[in-house]
Amino acid sequence: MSVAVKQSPLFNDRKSFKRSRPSWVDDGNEDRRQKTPSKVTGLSPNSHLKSPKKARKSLNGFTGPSKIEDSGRASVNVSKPLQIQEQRSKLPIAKGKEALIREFRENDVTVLLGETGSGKTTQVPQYLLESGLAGDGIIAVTQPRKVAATSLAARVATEQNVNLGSSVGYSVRFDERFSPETRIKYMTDGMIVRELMSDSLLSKYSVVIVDEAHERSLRTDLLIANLKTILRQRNNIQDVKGKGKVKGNASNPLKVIIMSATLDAEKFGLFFEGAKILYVQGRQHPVKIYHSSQGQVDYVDAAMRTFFQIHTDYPPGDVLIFLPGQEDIESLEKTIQIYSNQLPHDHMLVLTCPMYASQAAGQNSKVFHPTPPNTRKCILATNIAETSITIPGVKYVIDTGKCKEKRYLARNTGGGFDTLLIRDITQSSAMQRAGRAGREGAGHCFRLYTEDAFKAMALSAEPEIMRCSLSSSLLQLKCLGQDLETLDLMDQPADESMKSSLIVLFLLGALDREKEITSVGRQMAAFPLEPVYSRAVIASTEYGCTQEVLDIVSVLSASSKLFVESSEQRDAVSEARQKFRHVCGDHLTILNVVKAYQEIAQSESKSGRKEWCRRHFLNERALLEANDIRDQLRQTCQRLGIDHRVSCGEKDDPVIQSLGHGLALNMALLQPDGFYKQAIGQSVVKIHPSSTLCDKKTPAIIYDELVYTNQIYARGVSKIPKSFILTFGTLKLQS
DNA sequence: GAGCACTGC
Repeated sequence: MSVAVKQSPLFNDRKSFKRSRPSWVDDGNEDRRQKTPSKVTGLSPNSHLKSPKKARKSLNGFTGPSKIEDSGRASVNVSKPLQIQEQRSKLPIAKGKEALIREFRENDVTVLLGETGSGKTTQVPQYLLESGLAGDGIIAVTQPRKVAATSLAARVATEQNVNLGSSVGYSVRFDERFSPETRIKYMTDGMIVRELMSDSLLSKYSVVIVDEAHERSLRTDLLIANLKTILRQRNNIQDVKGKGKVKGNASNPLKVIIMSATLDAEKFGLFFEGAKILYVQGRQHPVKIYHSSQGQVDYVDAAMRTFFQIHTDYPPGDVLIFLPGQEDIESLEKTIQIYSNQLPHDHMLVLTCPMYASQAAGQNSKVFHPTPPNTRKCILATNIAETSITIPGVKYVIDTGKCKEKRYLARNTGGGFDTLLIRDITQSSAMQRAGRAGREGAGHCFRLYTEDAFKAMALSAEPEIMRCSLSSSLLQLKCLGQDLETLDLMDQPADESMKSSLIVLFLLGALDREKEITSVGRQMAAFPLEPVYSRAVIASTEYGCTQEVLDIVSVLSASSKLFVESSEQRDAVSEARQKFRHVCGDHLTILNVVKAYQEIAQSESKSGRKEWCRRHFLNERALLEANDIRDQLRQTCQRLGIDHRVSCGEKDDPVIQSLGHGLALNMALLQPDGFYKQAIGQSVVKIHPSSTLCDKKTPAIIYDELVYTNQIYARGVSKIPKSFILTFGTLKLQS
């Protein structure tokens, strides 16, 4: 979207600005919760939640999950254990400690609703440990994100006055600190789902606490489904006619605590039939919420006008604007800069800070520096500022009510690709955004949508399991002898989506005609990779290029992008890229980068490597992460008896052939009009402009993924011989 | 000519 810069600057005429700015309705929705813990009732009496209304009332305003802050107060001086214990006892949850322990003792499953700052994530595991409720087992606390798991563990170790890794530890990918004496273990949900594959009853855990359950990540959902089954088995629960559930004696019972911060906690309660629902109040400063009196057609323009309204009419304090993506952020940053330069000279200055994930690391850190005197910081952020990063000093939030969402369109519905489109946020997301204004003191949140629009929003986001490709999870489940169709999930994915993943796994050779897992499938599941890439690794053993394929797939599965983008130095970037460019396309270009980096790493110091990356516009974080992934993949190879050192030297064909086995469904042929048509499937696609093969008119290609934004783009593209498509054409006939 | 956010023994 482009924002037309208005010819007549708004600020030459204050009146016209006033007229043009959105008008606000004060909904009287100021959050009146106390911020002092003294008045907080830690736990509501007789705390069975009778209706969702009650929760809604208490939760009115903003709350939300917040990982690191929940643990909280990391900035507080933690050097003296006595002070720590005092802080612990002052947390809102502390008042309800005894009641909580009683409830945990009496119930197998508890759903604990807690607001930001209640301290539930750090305190509940300690209560369980200190009260002896965990027996001899380990208390697992799962988190959707790695940073949350590690920083929470560090905080709790400090509170327990023990070394991290002793009685309190953590386990996330590539990083773990725990020992045989570890009793409280913070871990990512992906990690515990992986553990299911070797211990399907999770028998070493006596309590599993699922934190941030409302986020409904794919792995959280799979974990919750498995926990329900495990509970029946370990707690010896049986259905007896007329009596309902009857508990027998159990030698190693399990307790499950679901922690959530949303409005729809009842769903968890219903899923775990008869689970007790408890509510803990949080600690958050009041945030006054304003809704616009009418809908805003152009949210970027409305955000701009609202920012200047705050800037001219409200006391100092930084402004955080939530926008859906980089494009809007860049355009709004430009207009704000243009207009702020036209402000009267005695007016406060404006410092704009764009923030989004793909931005170079140094650029993002600008927002954490203290705001200079006589300046108002204006942070323009994507959803990254909603959960992942907390920015200090924010007093005003402008919420456009929009975000981008990735959604998988099943292959058999004419899709087989992801869409990345702008859509309305949810109520819980809106509250989370508003809450960002009240972290350090009272704040204001300006919503660029009406109160009716807010009420019309979905309560919370659709679970990820409904929106993403399921092939990876289905393969994992098949290893456990389970199936998506029979697993008791909170929300069942669409039939098309499950069928689509079955087809993909069948065509990759991971499942047979009876939908049973094959030996290749088992090998694939052992790799922490997307099925398409684990298939390529296995194929590489036939073509003698395992080393090269591992180099490539580790970069492809790293979370950060390899190539740094910089719109200002476009020419320098493309010149630096040229050095690594390979005629076959993006996969071998990546291999060139990896090889070059390895060579540099031999001779250069740490700072030398860093400088080399900077000079070539490469993201070293991606390369370092890829190194970790490659080490892990090599270990997996060793376990499976695959020699990871086998190399094809300078030859290109074996690498492309191996990748082709994994990307067999991702092939396309050039059409006369310059577009590509899928070899298997109906979609007409275009090569993404970031690809080295863009505009190269390559007759036949394989690609890593398709993403629909303005049109369907193929990303991560390599040239293949046309004959290759014929080989896989026969595959198509078989199906 | 274009890039929401996470994550994996």
